[in-house]
Amino acid sequence: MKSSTKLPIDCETCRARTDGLCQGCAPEVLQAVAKYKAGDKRIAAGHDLFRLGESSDAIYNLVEGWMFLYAISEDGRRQILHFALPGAVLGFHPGGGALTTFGAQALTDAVVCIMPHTNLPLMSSEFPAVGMRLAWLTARDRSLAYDKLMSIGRLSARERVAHLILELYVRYRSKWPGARAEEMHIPLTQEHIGDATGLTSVHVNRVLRELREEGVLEFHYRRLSVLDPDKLTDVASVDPQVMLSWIRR
Amino acid sequence: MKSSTKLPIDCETCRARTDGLCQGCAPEVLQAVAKYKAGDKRIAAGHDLFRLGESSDAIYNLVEGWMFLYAISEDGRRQILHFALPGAVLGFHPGGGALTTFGAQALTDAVVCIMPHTNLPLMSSEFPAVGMRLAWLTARDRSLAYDKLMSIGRLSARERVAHLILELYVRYRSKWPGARAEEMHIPLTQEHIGDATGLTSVHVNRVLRELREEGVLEFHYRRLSVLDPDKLTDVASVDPQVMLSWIRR
DNA sequence: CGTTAAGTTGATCCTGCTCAAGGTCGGTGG
DNA sequence: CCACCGACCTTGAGCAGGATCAACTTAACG
Repeated sequence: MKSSTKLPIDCETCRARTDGLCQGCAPEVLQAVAKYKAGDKRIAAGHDLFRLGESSDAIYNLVEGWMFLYAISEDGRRQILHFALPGAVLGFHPGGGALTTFGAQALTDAVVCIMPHTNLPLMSSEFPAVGMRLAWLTARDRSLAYDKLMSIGRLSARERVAHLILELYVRYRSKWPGARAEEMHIPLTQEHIGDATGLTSVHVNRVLRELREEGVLEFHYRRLSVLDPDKLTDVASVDPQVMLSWIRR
Repeated sequence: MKSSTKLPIDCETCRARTDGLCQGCAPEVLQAVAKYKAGDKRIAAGHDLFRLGESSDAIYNLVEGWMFLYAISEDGRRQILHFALPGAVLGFHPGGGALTTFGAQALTDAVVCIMPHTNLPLMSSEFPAVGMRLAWLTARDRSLAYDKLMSIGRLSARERVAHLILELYVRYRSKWPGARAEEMHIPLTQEHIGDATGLTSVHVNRVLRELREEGVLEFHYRRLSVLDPDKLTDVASVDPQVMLSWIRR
């Protein structure tokens, strides 16, 4: 993914952009990250940053690219838990270096900045703002997860798909305000959408056709155009209040 | 709910028990809570601590009783997002005093300890450990939410119900190790279980009958007996790794 | 002992799954 | 430039898991 030139903020310490540990908070946090980071890492599209059951020895700040978190059931069915955009913090698990309970995979080629777990206590005692920043970011992830629970548990297939696309649309536009909505590049297949909404890719396809025929959106080979955002919001039956919480800084 | 006399730890500063801000961390956090708390509040069973769309002016530490977090869709269907046991921190939202995107209701008569939002910045700068503790607690909530996403999105009704009951069973026993499993009091109706698993209460009833006939468990008028924990684990198809993460300190 | 909330069961319906057969796009190598 | 291939998208037919609707039973509580 090409990075936009219209980013509101570009943090040089770890090149993380909006929303990350490096932004939206005291300069203290910038210093902390700069001091305690341990280099960058590249992940090719389709590869895992970490897998279920691995021991986590670091947390990561997503600098470039898209990733997603997922869980796999015993019989091999995948549930996508979260789509991570640049700035996201990944791999912060309860229990320090305990085993992970889900995996993280790159949707596009991606770059993360590495922060060893062992540095966290040092870091947060030297820079107290780090703890609250991390709490805040985690709370927003939790909100998004709660929102998805509501969607998957209680909405129809049509609403769920609209809900997910609206979420991505809103988060994407909040991150790259300069980007043209009509040419939005969302590096997902219909199978990803199915795995994120608890549907099969076949049924996702039917729902997308409906929405296309109604003039709401077009989604074709990883290119999304939202033609009628207002109608999409209606279909998704999302509270505007909730929508705002997706992009709160 | 009667409080057990066999609690491993009973924090006197705000009477919060295992898992809360007051436990499992530096004495610093205890001091912080003691200094910045602003009294207790009682909530009667069935009443809300806060509702969707209200502005949140405080976070709460659940001291006594059971609560649950829930969202309501436009057409009035409810999704239960999380069951909170004593020690839980409630109402910590991204965006400081922003409007809440879900509600919190008491399942039993409950007591919370109030921590005004305005005190948080002070508190975390005076007691740096508070931030990391909050981040940690929030991360565990997020893990539970991810786990439920997997369950609701990809498992059958039978598995989902087993999954939820297993979660409650494990968390309950970890909190009150002295309690007899056979007489476990879970203050839920079948409708609560349905709302938490994305099913109707009618279908929950059928699943529970199946599980009863198979000798796995009995659930009748808010009294749960897990007769065969191992079989329940099988039915729920839960990774043991994931199960451990529910009760990590 | 009466009232009410919650649990139980059956009949029927419908949303979304499964299985299966093409069709389309985009990249690769000759 | 074009033929080929693999990943992805598209569509149809039939099926099934869980929803819905409705009637009735049981437990809890004042």
